Amino acid sequence: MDKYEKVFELAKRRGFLWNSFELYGGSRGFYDYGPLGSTLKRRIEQIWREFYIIQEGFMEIECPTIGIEEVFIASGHIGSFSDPLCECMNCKEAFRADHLVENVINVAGTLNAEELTKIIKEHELRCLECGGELGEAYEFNLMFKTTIGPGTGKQGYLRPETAQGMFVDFQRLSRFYRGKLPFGAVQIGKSYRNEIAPRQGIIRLREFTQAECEIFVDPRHKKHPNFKLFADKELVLYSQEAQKKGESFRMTVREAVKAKVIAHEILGYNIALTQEFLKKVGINPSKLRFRQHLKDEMAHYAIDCWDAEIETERFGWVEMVGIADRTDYDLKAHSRVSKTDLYVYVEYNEPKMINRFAVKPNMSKLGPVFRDKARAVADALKQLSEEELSKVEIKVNVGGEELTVSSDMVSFAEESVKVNGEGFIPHVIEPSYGIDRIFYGVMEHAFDEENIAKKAAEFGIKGAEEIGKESEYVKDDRDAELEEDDRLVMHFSSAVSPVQVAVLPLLTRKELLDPAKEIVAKLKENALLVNYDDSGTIGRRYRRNDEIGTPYSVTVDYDTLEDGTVTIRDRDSMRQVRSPMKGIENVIFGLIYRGKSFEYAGKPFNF
RNA sequence: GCGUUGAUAGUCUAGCGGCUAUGACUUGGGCCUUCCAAGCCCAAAACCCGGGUUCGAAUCCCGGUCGGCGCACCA
Repeated sequence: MDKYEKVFELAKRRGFLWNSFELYGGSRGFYDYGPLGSTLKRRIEQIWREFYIIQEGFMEIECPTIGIEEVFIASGHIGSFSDPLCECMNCKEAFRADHLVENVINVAGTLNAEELTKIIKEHELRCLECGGELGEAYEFNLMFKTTIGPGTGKQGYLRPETAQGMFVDFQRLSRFYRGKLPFGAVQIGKSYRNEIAPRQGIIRLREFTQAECEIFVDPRHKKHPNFKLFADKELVLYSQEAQKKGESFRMTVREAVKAKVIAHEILGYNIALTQEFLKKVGINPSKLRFRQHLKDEMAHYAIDCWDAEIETERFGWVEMVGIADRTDYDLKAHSRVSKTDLYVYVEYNEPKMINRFAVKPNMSKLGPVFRDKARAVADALKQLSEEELSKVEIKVNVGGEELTVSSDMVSFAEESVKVNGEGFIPHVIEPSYGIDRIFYGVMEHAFDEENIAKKAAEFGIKGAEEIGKESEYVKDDRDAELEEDDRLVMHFSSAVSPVQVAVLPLLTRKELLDPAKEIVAKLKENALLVNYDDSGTIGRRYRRNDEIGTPYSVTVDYDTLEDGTVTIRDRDSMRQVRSPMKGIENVIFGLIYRGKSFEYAGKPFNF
């Protein structure tokens, strides 16, 4: 069993992840988050909100997961989110049809399926594998189609990313933020892609959760006011240059921006922010790097793009987050399709006087003469030069027809006007997180198998020699079997662990159950996620809680009845302290949220 | 989508044409005055789906579904 299998086995068994529709045999590319998985995922998302909404100040919006056709025409998903495929009629191998005709014609990428089929037939192209005859080319679009409303309805698509919602709402957002750059919005939600062959469990899903942030910035200076907050943070960078050598390097954000490794401060700031987030939710920093997109991999409109990648045992380096400078591409695209200007007006420090040539058609004279063409004539006049307008009979071309306008129908002059500012199409910086992948990364990086005796000795736990005594067994690396003295443990950060504290009466006796239940109630009042467990022996219950990553366990025993203290056990070290039952909820709260040290939570009990 | 390989309780697993399906762990109930899968008693729980061959199929054959791997795909 490799680590992926072990993590998945535990995830399934303990209620983190289940295959969807299992009762009916399942369906690829879909997973259910079980009770603990759902909680863990929500806590990861909640930390994301703390970073982007509370700290960065980019408010959350919620748009429909179904989009209408226009949105995806503008975004380019209808045109380019599909690939023309072409299958061999003999061996059934599928090829990219545009790649097949590339050698024959050099604009292959712009052709549609019909045209591609024609070219394949004309040039008698054959299957690259077996030389068989090729079938017709067809478009395979990765978007799920649906129909809005009854009957033929309106064509709709499940969104392939949440980003478009923020672009489509740009004007509203701009007004909400009173037109002042930079501003941004975020969305956490489901997106859908009809993948041809989803693989790798939760890494590539057909329905997945994204957390995306669109930051609209001034295109002229990409400085970040809080840059110094992260400037000295060190990043592991795998730049385009580094990828040629196959070796990443360490550099501070400041140096990277200065050396132009990272395009500018805003991008640098956001890369560092991503690193802080991933560390916070429990990604191992030594298995994290930022890889720059290669020139041919980057979207043509992007200035610079970095992926946060984490190292996993089975899949190697996997992309978790993409952080891109998308320039004004998206807003321009929506502007074009919607025929609406999407810009932000930026006021100058001082108004500028600008000389310009102004043409003023006299509509009250043009109207009666040109009737319904008057508007077009006026527009045409505005395009003319001073010289042309100076003639007695002015010629304009309207819809291919040459018309004559007499000079009294239009006036023109050089004039000086005061300009207070101008409109800019903001550039967009987009950090885009794949929450499901991060979820898996957190699971894998938290997962560990430990030998209890060794662990106990390491932390100086009393009686440690007893624990390991019975098995003379020496574990070697080749032996992957879990032995009696081993435990599975999820080292979740207490910021994300789906259960924060377990309450365990040592024995199932009423006199111990009552105080235990009292403690449960007090912990719940403090909004802590509590797991009460009185089933089986104490050791078994510790194991169960280790497996779901519960950071602390409170145990009630007969001393509790004598002196009013309980034990608190720390998951990672297995150390225990005794602490008064009164106020225990504050002690636990302090351990989890205030970074209080475990050693000071009470009197050492077993170390 | 092609090829390849697999599928037995919650998990791991035995099975190779005679099954009333093996074992372990787990799980649930109870006992237990003391802390790291301890012990005792009791209980629950499985042959992926559909066809075929056969007196008889978990087992053989075909198709499907799901998982792994390779190729292709992955804005």
